[in-house]
Amino acid sequence: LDPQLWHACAGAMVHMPHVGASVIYFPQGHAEHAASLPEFPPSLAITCTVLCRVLSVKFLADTETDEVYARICLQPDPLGDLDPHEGSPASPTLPDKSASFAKTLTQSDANNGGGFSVPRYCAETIFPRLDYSQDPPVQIVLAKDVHGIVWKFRHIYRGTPRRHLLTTGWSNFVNQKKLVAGDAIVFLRNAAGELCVGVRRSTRGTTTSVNTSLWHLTAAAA
Amino acid sequence: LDPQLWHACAGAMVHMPHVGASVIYFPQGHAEHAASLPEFPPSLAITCTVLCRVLSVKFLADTETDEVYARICLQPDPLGDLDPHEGSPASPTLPDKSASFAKTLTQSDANNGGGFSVPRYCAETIFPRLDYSQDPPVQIVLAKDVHGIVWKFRHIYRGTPRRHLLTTGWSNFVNQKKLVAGDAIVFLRNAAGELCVGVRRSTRGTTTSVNTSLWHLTAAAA
DNA sequence: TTGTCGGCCGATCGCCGACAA
DNA sequence: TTGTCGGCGATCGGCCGACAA
Repeated sequence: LDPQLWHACAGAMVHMPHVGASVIYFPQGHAEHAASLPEFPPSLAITCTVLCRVLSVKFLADTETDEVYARICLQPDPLGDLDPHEGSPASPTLPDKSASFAKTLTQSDANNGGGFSVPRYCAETIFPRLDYSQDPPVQIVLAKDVHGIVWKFRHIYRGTPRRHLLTTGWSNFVNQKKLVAGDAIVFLRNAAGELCVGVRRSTRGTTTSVNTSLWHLTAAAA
Repeated sequence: LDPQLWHACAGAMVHMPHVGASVIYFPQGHAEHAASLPEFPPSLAITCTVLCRVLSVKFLADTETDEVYARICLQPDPLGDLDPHEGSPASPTLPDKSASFAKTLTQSDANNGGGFSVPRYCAETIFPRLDYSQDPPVQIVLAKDVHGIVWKFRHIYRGTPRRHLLTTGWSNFVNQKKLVAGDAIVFLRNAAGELCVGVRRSTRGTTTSVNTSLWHLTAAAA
């Protein structure tokens, strides 16, 4: 899974620590987000904090819903120096060569049988360049989703006044991804120049189960 | 689940022993049908046979596929007298007051958009009596499936020459049950006079997993 | 008696510009 | 610039009798 696509789907508010960074683990915050209460070892008070080092970060996406999540492996490290420039959420992200655009689906976008109104900025900066000498200008755009599956859309510039639309292929995408008004769609042109597409569902999917392995933690506590 | 509907779905070749009957348990046959090899206790050679008494028989149907199966509880009983009239597969079934009819779906039956050709015998002996004074004779028939869900069909007697057909409602049933040509449908009028409907899938579903509990067996071996 | 086919009619899908926010 | 609407043509679902196996 392309980390840039992952970040675009997760949204600008989400920052991930780098491998090797020192971070603070909050059991209570963890428990509040977990679907089922993690079984903390007795030696670990839920209200305490644990200084840790990041062993690995894996960017993943749910097979069913396309929702993105990360698996972060932590190693308790009481001696770690908490460098605010390294591990804090305010750390600057890597310079991102990719361009992305997110739009919340309107009723008309999600309506079965309708098309998708492409904001001009998205069409002009993310999509492949359209041949405006045609009348009307039209092209097929291909976009890879988080699973690497390629989706095909008819992109047309028409109407009075002129606007960009996705028509053929859009309805199928909405149905397959089970999108509804309020969900967001993300278009991204990655460093390789490929067009990618992701989804960001509205709060409905707040059942984001936080699956948890406390192996390192318990090993350290033993 | 109505035992009569269960038997109609299972087919005439399937006979079940009654509670209290003496039966012979074949571990090898059991193992050959099981999805995962049962963990037999060491004291039980796979090639041996065990004389047992039937403690209980439960008639069940898969929630997803409607495929019927039974859970039979056996108690090892070395002293049991194997009465051939009681426990053998050749034992006469109880006098069955219900009338049932099974038909393998043709291509035309399963074709999306088509109806279902009802064999005359089924329409005249299983379905509610049709009012032939109408032109054409038509009625709504309701049929309960193995889960107790009621399905609604339009039953009409038309065409030249006249034949019985299910039209409206049939397509929905085929799609919901994911039926294809070669699968069979079972109509049954039970002792209470209710019309029931079941399915019997063709060999595709041979993955019928045999879930197994060896509790009684191991308890007896201990 | 009943399986398959083509005809046909109505419902839905989905592309379109008009308009207004 | 873009969200929503009504129009409308193409497609599809599904009911029908004809015909033959």
